[in-house]
Amino acid sequence: MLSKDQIELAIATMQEKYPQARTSLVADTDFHFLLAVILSAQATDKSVNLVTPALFSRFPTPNDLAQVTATDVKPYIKTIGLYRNKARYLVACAQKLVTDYGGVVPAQREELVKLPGVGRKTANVVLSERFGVPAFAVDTHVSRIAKRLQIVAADASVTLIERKFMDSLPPEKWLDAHHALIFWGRYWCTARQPHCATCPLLNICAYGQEQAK
DNA sequence: ATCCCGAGGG
DNA sequence: CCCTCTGGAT
Repeated sequence: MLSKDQIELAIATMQEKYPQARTSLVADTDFHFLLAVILSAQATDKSVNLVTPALFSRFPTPNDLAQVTATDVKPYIKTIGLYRNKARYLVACAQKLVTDYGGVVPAQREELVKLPGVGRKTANVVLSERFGVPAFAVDTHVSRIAKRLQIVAADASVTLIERKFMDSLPPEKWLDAHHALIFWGRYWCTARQPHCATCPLLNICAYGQEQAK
């Protein structure tokens, strides 16, 4: 297991390589950002950004989206994986925003996760990106890296990974660290064929040392 | 634990 | 061809 100092150092190394790391999702309002994050589940942000301009233009507000059915939304997101489920989530989410929240995206996790299609990861992204609320979103990249670096055990839960990073870093660094991990996972410590041979973290990474054999 | 699910990369 | 992508609901 890595020590707290080693975790901090690992994050700093990632930030050094990807200083520009930040969210790539394009959205002007809280509502549209929420939709984009829901759509980004098991999909690349690039594929999400490809469909959102037309989607957002057609449905500017929760009210606009609450009045249609999933069938009406499908054509807009057909090129994204899991589009049937996501079409349902988007409409149901907009309807709940209208009926329960006055059309305003709530800024509390316990409320966000009540929205259809919004789980802990999506809620944490919205909180940290849009509302400035300290939160640590754990996705497939963060999870993979945490396990490869043995920041947590291989069978660790998402919430344990989340707590481990939160305990290792001050709240004001959580969002930047999250972004650094995402970019690290996306471009360097990739799921397949990661760049272990030339990795600056090789000296503290059991996984990388195993790969080098 | 299982299903959903198109596009892009290797 | 196979794997992966800023997961969530059942």
